[in-house]
Amino acid sequence: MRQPKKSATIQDVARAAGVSTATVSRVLSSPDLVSEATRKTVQKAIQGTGYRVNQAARNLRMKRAAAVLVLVPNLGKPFYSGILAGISEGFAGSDYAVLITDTESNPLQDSTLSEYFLNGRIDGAISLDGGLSSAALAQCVSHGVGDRIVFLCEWVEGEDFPVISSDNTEGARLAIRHLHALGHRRIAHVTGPDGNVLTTARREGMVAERTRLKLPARPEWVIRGDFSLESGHEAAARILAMQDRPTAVFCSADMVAFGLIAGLIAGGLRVPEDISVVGFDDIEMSGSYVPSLTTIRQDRHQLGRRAAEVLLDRLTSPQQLPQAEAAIPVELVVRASTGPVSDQVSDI
Amino acid sequence: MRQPKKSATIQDVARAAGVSTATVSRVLSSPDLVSEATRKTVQKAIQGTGYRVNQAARNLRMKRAAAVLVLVPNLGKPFYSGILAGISEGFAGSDYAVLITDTESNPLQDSTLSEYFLNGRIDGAISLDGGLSSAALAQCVSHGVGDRIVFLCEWVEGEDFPVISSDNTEGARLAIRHLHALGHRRIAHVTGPDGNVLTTARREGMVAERTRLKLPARPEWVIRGDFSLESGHEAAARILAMQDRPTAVFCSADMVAFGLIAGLIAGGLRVPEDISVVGFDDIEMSGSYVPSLTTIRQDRHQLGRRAAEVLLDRLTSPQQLPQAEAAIPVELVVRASTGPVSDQVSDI
DNA sequence: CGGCCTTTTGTAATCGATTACATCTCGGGA
DNA sequence: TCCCGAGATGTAATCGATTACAAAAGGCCG
Repeated sequence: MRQPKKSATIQDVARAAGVSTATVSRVLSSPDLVSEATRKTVQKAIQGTGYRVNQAARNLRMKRAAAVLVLVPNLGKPFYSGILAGISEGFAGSDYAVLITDTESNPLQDSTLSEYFLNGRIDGAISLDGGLSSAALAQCVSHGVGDRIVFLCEWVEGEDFPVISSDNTEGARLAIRHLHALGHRRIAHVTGPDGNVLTTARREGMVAERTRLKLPARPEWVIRGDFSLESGHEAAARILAMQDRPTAVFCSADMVAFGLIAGLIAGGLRVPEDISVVGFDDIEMSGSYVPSLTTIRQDRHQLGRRAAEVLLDRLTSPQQLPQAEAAIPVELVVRASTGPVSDQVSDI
Repeated sequence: MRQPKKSATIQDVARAAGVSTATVSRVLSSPDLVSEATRKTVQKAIQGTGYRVNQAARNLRMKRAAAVLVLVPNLGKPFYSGILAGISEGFAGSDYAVLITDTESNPLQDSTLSEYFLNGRIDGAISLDGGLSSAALAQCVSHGVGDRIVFLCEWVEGEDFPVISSDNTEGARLAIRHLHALGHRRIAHVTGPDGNVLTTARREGMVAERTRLKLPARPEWVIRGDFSLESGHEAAARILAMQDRPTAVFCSADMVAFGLIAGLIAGGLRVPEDISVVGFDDIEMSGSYVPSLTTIRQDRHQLGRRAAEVLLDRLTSPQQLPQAEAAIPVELVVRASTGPVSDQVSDI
């Protein structure tokens, strides 16, 4: 117990149990091939020697890495926490290790992702980053690992990898419908950054529902944001400066809503009395913000889990049918940042 | 290019270059042992065959994992993002892969950490979690991997692993000194959770400076928090209920400060006119919060980098002296949430 | 009782690198 | 001229598992 004895190998176990290494290996991976009696003996020997399987040896022989890589655009965004939790839960039963890399602080070169595959460091990847270059993806495909990549939340337009994502369009619709039900007709929208697939999806849902409900639209009510707190704050300044203010704002992310609310309050408006705000995501903070935020909940845990499952499927049964992935449902969470349109404002 | 050809091995390269595998291996790992001429030839052959070293084989032979594990208490806390970025930057030059696991969503069993080591999945670990069980650590030590664990930000009381952390005590002092300079004498403190090492360190600095400056102390001005937004919000309620309010509050974390400010504003107080608030951490959001937050900046990037370097050192030169780690300096960042004590309040 | 099938186990090749040791070459000093 | 050492390269063992194949043991049937 004192000195760190060299860790036991399968040979040691075999010797201790008086069987061959093959038998030990079988006890480990396909116990039903071994008779009850020997299995017991071997298991005892494993206990006795404190044997632990050496992953490197196993990986070499089995030509796998027993690891997957998760590409996260920015680990600091609280939005990703639940997702990552879901992912690791999804892989919990398996023997895959989960590598996480932040693509913002650690930008992937075009070849990096395929290097990971080629060096045998990973068997598959989940990308939360829709900004991967097509070149990088093409390289993976050409090396035959294209079917071990799945996208989560975001995706790359024009590529057809499996995508697990929320029903973004429906989420936007729910938000507008909720505001409409509260009597709002003049609704502004703080979007995501140009070119982002989520920006598009949410914008589409927003426009579709607005049209359906015959709500007025004005160019100035579309404010470009970038999912950040700052952009919400800037949006507040824009809105405060309008003579003809909207009575409600739909933000494409909760962080944006926080910045917006803080800015509006600093500008002398009350939320929701003077102006209602809806977010998107339902991150942890949203429930405890003041005022607590009405928002569209994405089931982040479920998203992560599902992505893990899909990748796991593809890793275990290679020639899978490209199953059509249904969008994960979203849900409207009504809290304190939205309220009925106030009389004086709606009468303007 | 069409069918994914089996990836080339070192054998293929050797054949293509007309040398032995030993020579190829040498070109890869110790190029100076090989003559200029052959080196060129081999490099050409590597290019030609598209050879990639197989990590599993290398790991098996070299008895290493080429990976480290980072234990994060809660990946969702924005505080950790910069730290993780620093860590991965610190490992960027090396060939170590960085595994990240969330100890909250994925609780480590007592044996899990040592399992990682014993299975040869990791060569070292960085723990941001001061809540690791002594049992888990003892197991690692008894298996001889105790010297490949470093703590970052938090640590476990009574264990002596290397610790990289900010100068928490000094940070607290700076905060109090700043408030004192603005004329505040009645200063409350929202602490972290009981038993947390950071709670203690910051509390100590706070008390030390308060004593030095001969500021009054009251039991009710110490409010127990837990580094969360909610706890800040609860603290606001407590403060609002006091007849004898402090004029400033020092929060042990920025998130707490956000919750506190929101609560105070909702309760009708103005920040900083009626009450000043100082945070701790300087997370991204702090600069853009409204009001922007005066806080103690921890150099998160530097913290991560340093931890990576220390671990890397220990991994490369096994018998290192246990170098005394200096605390990483902190810095007071003055923004809009603190201001001079107002006349009417200070005159009460 | 011999042949055949099933169940259980063992033998040894294999995965793809690294590296200790052996070998060879060549130049310089005695 | 011969020997020695330095430098360059090759040979083959090794890391620790998995698994194809072979072999042995036992059961069953005609």
